Amino acid sequence: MKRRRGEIPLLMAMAYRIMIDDLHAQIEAEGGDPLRPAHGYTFKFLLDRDDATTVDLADHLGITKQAASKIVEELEQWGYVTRRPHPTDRRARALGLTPKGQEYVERANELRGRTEDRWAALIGPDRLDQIYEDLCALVDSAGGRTPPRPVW
Amino acid sequence: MKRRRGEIPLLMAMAYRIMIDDLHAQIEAEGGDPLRPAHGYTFKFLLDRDDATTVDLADHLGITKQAASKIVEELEQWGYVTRRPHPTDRRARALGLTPKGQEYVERANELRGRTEDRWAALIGPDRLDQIYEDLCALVDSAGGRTPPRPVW
DNA sequence: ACTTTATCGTCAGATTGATTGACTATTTTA
DNA sequence: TAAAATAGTCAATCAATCTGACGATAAAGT
Repeated sequence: MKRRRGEIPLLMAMAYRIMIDDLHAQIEAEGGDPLRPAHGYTFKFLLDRDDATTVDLADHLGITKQAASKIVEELEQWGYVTRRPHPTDRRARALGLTPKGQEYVERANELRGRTEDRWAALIGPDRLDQIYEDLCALVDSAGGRTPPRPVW
Repeated sequence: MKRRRGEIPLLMAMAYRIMIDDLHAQIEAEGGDPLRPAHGYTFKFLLDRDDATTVDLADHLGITKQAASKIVEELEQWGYVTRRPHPTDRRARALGLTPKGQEYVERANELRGRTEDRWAALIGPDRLDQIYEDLCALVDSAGGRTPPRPVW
């Protein structure tokens, strides 16, 4: 099975799709709110930063503050995030994850683990270790910073 | 550098983004029409099939015929595809790639090749061969069919 | 201090890519 | 040959974004 030059990016796209479809299938299977891609990245962001504002989130996600505001509004209504007065800036609102939001993050980690396990079962854990290294090399070469919101 | 369970899907998403950003950068750098993701998959589809209709394309892309129709309209205006009377069905229009469309496909192949080369330079061609195999294994496990339009 | 400028968040409107629904002209099926 | 299905279009709608404008507060300049 010889590879032709230029096939990797396409395979990557396919593999990516397979994995996120797998994740989506799992999420849908257990019901819950119709959380969308950006929401996951929002959670991840709020885990790291404390007293982050909507504008911080917008910058991080690479979207406008209006779009970020809408996302936050939804997530607040569904009980995943809170908006409380900002401790030092009376214009701003400090965002935070509710327990429900934190549970979701853990749950998502578990689901990602399962998706990964399926691939590991296919090619073996050693190969997956290698791929991990190689993917890290690629990501590092891009300055470590990858824009969030891979659009899924 | 030990990997934690569940990191692979995220890394995959990042790697995917890095590659398509790289491709986008190349495409933008040389100007041309603002071709969007679905367009590439349209070309790929039209290369394989002859006398394909708009509905065929819609089925392939997994979108409505109206959406497909709009895409085709654009591509026709920009001179990438043609719509001619269908040889056997007078309701339908047979789609085809113009020379310009074929050139684009070749150009895109070259750009994908360059993106791939960059990764190869980073981890070595042998590792890339392995990754190729492993990605193929993943794709095959999904029935070989991966939905087009990875949403980029 | 006080004025100017920048920033946080919201409101309103426009844009884009897609959707559903309805309709005509054909083709296929029964 | 009548009934059902299909190719393509038009129109309206939706969802997720964007741009632009605004009041309130904060930070910077003089």
